[in-house]
Amino acid sequence: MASISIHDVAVRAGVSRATVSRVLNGTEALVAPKTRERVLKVAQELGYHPNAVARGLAGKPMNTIGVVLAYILPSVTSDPFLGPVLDGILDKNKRRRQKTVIFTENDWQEALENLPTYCDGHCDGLILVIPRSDSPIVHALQKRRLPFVIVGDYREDPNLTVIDSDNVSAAYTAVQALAQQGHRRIAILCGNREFASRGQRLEGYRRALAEAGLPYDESLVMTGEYWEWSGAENTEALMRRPPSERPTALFCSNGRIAIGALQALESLQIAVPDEVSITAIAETPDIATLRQPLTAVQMPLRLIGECAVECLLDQIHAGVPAGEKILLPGELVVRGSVARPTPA
Amino acid sequence: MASISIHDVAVRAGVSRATVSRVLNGTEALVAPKTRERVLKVAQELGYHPNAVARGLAGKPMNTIGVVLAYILPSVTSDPFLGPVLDGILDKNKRRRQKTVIFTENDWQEALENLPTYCDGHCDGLILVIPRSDSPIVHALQKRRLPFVIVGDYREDPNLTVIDSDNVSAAYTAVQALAQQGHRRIAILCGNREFASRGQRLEGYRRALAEAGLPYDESLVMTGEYWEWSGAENTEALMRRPPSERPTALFCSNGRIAIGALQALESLQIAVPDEVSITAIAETPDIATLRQPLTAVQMPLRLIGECAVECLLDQIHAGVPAGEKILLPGELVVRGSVARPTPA
DNA sequence: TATGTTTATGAAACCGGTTTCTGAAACCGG
DNA sequence: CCGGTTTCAGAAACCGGTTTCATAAACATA
Repeated sequence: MASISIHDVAVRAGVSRATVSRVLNGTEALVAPKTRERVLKVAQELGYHPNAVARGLAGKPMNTIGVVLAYILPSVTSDPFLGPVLDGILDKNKRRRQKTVIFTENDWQEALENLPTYCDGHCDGLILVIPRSDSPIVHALQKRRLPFVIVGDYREDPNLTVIDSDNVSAAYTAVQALAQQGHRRIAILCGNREFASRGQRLEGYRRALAEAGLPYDESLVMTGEYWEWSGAENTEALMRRPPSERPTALFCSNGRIAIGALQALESLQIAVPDEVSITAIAETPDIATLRQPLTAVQMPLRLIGECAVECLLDQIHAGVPAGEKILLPGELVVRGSVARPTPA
Repeated sequence: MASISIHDVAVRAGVSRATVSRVLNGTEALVAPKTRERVLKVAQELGYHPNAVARGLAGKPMNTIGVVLAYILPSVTSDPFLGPVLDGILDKNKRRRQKTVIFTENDWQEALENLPTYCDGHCDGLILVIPRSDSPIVHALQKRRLPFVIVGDYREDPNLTVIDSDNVSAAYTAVQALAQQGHRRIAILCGNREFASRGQRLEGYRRALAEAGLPYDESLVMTGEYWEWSGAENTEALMRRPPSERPTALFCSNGRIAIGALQALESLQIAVPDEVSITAIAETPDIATLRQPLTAVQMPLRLIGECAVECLLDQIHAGVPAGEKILLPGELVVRGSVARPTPA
């Protein structure tokens, strides 16, 4: 069954294509009521539905939001960051009746090469999910007329719309929770240096220390990766130190590191929170189901996706200029992995 | 920067649009080599990239695969079925250099209403992810010329391409693992009646019993839902029975039910596998990280997504007719939740 | 009634490609 | 040197819409 075009409707209603188009686009003033009625009736009868691609070609919005994901992960959906963000995007698009087109690339270099494809008219705007800072894709996109927003860190350019989680305040809150209980030797387990989030979380850590009047001790800053093994490794290294050099509390800069840290402490038979207190930044809520309850700052990743869609639609339809910066704060969820330090 | 069209290239190269089109589509025979060179050079210089939407309108493939998801879940990505399937689709599309457009709907009724949108030329074919059997959407789609495949159960119609996990054989394998250890009273914890998978898993259960020469005892068939609470509830109900009516082994028809069952057994202080053996069908690999190791049949959900894309591309480009049925078998992973029953 | 102004609608151009049709030039053999 | 093929490339139609422009009809005003 070939689908019916605007031409079929026009013929059947005895009017021109232009008139049908006018009626269906609600340019009411220009069409006589009775013509209008007739066209609508015929369109209804024929089950006419305008072709979005043709419409797009003629300059109308496609009602489609593009998402660029560059990853080599075997799984997008179970990635603790991408998964929830994508969820937020899908859900918001569903509510706003937008289609979601996903451009999957192996890396941002490839994304840059495929940039013309994104501007092909497929979508009305783009969400770049954590583009690497060293990829020229952002600046290449700025030269085009396609609206876009960035999820992740890109704060330097005032003309970019950026949505990110507020890593500084999240780290601050998590460390503050430890300091307020009287901990004076608080270690931080950082992630990979190549992510901007590492620096931000470290900054929040320093701020909380400073505010609590605690010294910044480089020996308590452990760098590794955002994975369980790294958390475990660094925790062991810390705990094998002589008592005076050992921290009484750990701040884990993501959920995976925290899980690794807990495992290490368990195998070292160090009790949480009696002997060591722990807080963390948690991306996904699955932290809540751990055997050892973990006090953590829960990051609103879904919300990031939702905000990205909203901001983008504002740019597309309301003509809001790019440049907005949204940092979403996390929320401290107290679950009992923090106690006062044992007097030495 | 307005993007350059085929017209710009044509003018600059001193040829007609038709010629440019021919050169870029590799219809080589019809273009003189030197013209060809010149056009290619100009296209290169201008950074020309054909507009996919215009191309689509003119009848060329869009290189885009559509995915219809109807759900009311708060999260697609963390759904134990949708998540991995979507992963497989995204990954395969990445490899095949296809875009992925996702149509999100609240339910299949809504999907039916939006069906014309799917046929809008946005995509070359459609993957319906577990459409409900009672929605007319499948038959409505058959009347269109848009190729599509179904993920999930729809075996009745020989003209449909269907990709699903082989629930019957998976259940069979999981129950067989129990029967082979000598269990004679094996309970099944089923999911929701509205899913076809329930019936299939029940059938596999019956086959395994029959093959082992065990009677089918309705009192050992527990129906509930595919959620932890249901698994816990049914397990408790079973274990509170007098010893002679109690099963010595449980077959949990999905991962969530299994988790619930394990929790219930733990709180009842019933040891696994010493007092009760358990096997399950597991959608996601996270079963592997449970405190209590669980012998389970792991279902290849990612693969389902990948197969769906392959089948669809076969239909679109190779003209393979619809009708293929692919049932992907699971794989038994032995982790130690099965032991011989204790002699009564 | 003649003139000016709306109002309603169609014709045609356009968006950016593809493809069919057509004809000119080059090439072939006799 | 001529008629018949081939090769190459442009003109034009088409895909399915939107939008500008032009015009006929209806209406208002003098």
